[in-house]
Amino acid sequence: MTNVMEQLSQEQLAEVKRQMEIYTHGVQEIIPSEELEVKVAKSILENRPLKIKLGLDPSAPDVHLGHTVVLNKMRQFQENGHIIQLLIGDFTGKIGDPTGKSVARKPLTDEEVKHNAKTYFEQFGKVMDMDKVELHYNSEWLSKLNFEDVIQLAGKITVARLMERDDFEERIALGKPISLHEFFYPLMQGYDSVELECDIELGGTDQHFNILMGRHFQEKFGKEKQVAMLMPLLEGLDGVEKMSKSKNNYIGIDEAPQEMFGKAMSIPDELMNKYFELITDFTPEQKESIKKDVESGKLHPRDAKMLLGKTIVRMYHGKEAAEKAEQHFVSVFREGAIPEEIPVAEWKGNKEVSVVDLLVELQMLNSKSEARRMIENKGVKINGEKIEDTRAEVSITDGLIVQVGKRKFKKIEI
RNA sequence: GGAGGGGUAGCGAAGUGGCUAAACGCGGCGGACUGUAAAUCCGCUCCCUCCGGGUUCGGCGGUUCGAAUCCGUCCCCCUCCA
Repeated sequence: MTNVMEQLSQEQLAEVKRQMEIYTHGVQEIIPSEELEVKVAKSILENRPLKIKLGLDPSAPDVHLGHTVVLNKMRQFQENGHIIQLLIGDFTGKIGDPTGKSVARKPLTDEEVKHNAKTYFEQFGKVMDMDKVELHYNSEWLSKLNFEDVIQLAGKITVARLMERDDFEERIALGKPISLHEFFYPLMQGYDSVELECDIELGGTDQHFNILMGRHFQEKFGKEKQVAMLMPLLEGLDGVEKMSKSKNNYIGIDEAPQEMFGKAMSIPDELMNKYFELITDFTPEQKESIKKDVESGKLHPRDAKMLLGKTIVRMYHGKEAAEKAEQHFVSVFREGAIPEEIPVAEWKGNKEVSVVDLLVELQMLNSKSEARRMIENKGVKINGEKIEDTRAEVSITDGLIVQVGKRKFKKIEI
């Protein structure tokens, strides 16, 4: 690559610079950092869009704000005319979990894979233009490899190299098991890049090793090497672990406005800046000024967080829903009011029931013991009145409002 | 092929004959307070119940007045050596 940059006109150079500024913003790591610019420059010079790969797990789609960190970056490329390659790892999904934790992952049926892919599509549509996206399934090529092919593929990488992966290294040190098939996971992901001939692969920093495998194998197969772009991982609501569905610390991209807002309010204060930084659509300047105002005491942390919640809801549900969600939050949680919209439950049982039975019957709690406990903990209200006695009875009337804790409400309809 | 370690509540982890429905930590839930579903503090966290019961410690069987704890057997997981 004898200096590509030299072949560019002034305007083209400016364009490279403009794109680079966008792409590099908010990225944790670009490997190797200087190659990205070359790729961008080439694409401009040759008027050829770059191919940007994003690998997806075909199991339960759980698109949440953590994913949007990467998705937003993808969109930026898309907006500049580059091609997004979404890769559904349907074949990989059948092989097993790379974390070594779950033993045998149930193979997904073709229908499940299709359905999940569709869900991804719908949800990603909130962030990017799905009409311009290329969709691939890695079973297209991986299922065609025979054993000989696989062995040859394995011959292109050393064990020492594989052992470099943090996860493997750690498990060896702890005397924990590593199944042989887990070694093939990075091989497969790397081979995907060979097939896709992608220029860039995006992912979270946890994908560091796997994405670099793509570079490795592309080179071995005589292809141009991809650039790895690693995005920071977003901690979940607990503020500690990476946001994920299994940890139940996530805000889903298609959750209800009220739910989104409330969850946003529950993140630790310390995490606010990171959320603003990674998942809102504010400009860098706006982000900076919010941060400063909170630090200087000009902006109350609570209000900053409210703004965050509102922004998140606005991005996925629109302005109106954002306003409503905020109002709901203020009235219900700050002022302790009963919300305007309450799920309605039809009641066809006895008119005179014990509160305990009522709670279980309405499926607000799972067992009678739990219901009793809840009453003892003073967490149950009926029509706003606290229930004190575990043996209390109520007469059911139309419109009766049952409340468990601060957040669970049900309105009875006869 | 050989030697050894282990399977306890959502998770992690104590407990090696009765005082153990089972310490402790995490998570979850409730309450108080507040600046919010932040932080902090307190309480709850197998099921049924008015007292009081009923089922739990990988599965099954046994010993015992009494077992998570002892015995037999089966299943599963892991480590090391070869």
